[in-house]
Amino acid sequence: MRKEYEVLDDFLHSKGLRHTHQRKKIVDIFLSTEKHVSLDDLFKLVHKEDRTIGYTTVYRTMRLLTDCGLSNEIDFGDGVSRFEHKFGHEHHDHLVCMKCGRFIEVVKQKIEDLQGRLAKEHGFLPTAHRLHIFGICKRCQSRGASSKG
Amino acid sequence: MRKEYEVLDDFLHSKGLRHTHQRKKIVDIFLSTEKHVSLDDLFKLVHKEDRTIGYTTVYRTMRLLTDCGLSNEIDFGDGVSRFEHKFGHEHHDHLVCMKCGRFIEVVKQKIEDLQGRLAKEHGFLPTAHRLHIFGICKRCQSRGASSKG
DNA sequence: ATATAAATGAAAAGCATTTTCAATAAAAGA
DNA sequence: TCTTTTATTGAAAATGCTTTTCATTTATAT
Ligand SMILES: [Mn+2]
Ligand SMILES: [Mn+2]
Ligand SMILES: [Zn+2]
Ligand SMILES: [Zn+2]
Repeated sequence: MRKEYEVLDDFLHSKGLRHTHQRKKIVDIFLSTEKHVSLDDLFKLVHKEDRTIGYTTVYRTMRLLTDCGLSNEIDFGDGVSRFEHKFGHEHHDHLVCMKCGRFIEVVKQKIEDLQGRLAKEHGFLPTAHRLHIFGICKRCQSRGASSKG
Repeated sequence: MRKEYEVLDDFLHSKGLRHTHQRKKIVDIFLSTEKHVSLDDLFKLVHKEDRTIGYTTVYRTMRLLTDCGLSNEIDFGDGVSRFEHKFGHEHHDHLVCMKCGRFIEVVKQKIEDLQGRLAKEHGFLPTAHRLHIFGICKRCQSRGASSKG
C-alpha cells in the first residue's frame, strides 16, 4: 500500500474522522493523476467514475488532503486553485505556458538560496515562497499553433 | 505636470477616449498613494473625496490605467487584486508579511538572471514572472503583537 | 446649439469558493 | 447484531470579488 494512504489513515484516525467510500475514490483519483488539477478538473474525473459523489465532497476532500500534507494548493493567478501531489515531492517552482497551459516543474537551488539571503537582508523571516515564470514552452514554440493540454 | 498624465492623455487620445472629472480624480488619488491598493481600498479613498463616483468607474479606470501602462495589477493569492504604480518603477519582487499585511519591494538582480537561465535550460521563452516570499517582516518580529497596515 | 458616441452608476450577472442543513452512514459499544 | 453517537454527504444557498448590462448623462466635434 502506498505511503500516502498511511498518512491519510493516520490523519483521519488522529482527528477522529472517518473513512468513506467517497473519500477513497477521490483520493485514488487524485493520486493517480500527476497533473495540476483544479477542483473542477477533479470533480469531472470523479464524476465519470461515480455519478453520486458531489462537488462539495470533492472540495472538502481536497481540503482534507491539503491539511494532512498529501496535497499542495497552488494559485497560478488565473482565478482557479489547483492541487498537486505534495507527499514525496520536493519543493519546486513552475514554468507556466501561456499557450497550452502546461505547468513545468523546475528547481534551481541557487535561486532558493538567494531568496533566503534576500529575505535575510531585509530582516524578513520567510516561511514560504512562490515563483512562477510565465511564457511559451518549448513545444509551443516549435509548433506555431496552439494545443491545449 | 507629471509624466504619468502625459501617458494617460496620449492613450486616451489615441483610442478616442475621453477625459472625465471622474477619471481625473481616480487617477490623482491612485498616483498619490504609494501603496498596493485593492479596488476596494481605492474606492474608499475616492468615495471620501467624491461620493458620486461609483465603484464601477473605479474598476474601469484601474483597468484603463493598467492598459496604458501606468498601473500594474498584482495577485498575491489572497483572492483580491491589487494595483501598484508601474510607470517609472522598475520591476521588483515582494516580501509579503503574513502578520501586518505589508508588501516590501525587493530586487535581486542575480535571481532575475538565474530565472532567465533556468527558463533557457528548459527551452522556455519567458515573458513575465512573479516571485512572492511570504513570512514575517522585521517590524512584526520585534513586536510580538500584530498591527495591521 | 446639435449630433454622436463614450462614460457613468446602479443593479444584476458571473464564477469560484465556502457554508448551511436535513438526511445518511461510519464506527464504537452494548 | 442492534443501538447510539457523531462525522459525512449532497443539494442548494450564500459569499465575496469581478465583470457586464443598460438606461441615462456627458464630453467632444461640427
Ligand atoms: Mn508542480
Ligand atoms: Mn510593488
Ligand atoms: Zn505550451
Ligand atoms: Zn509585518
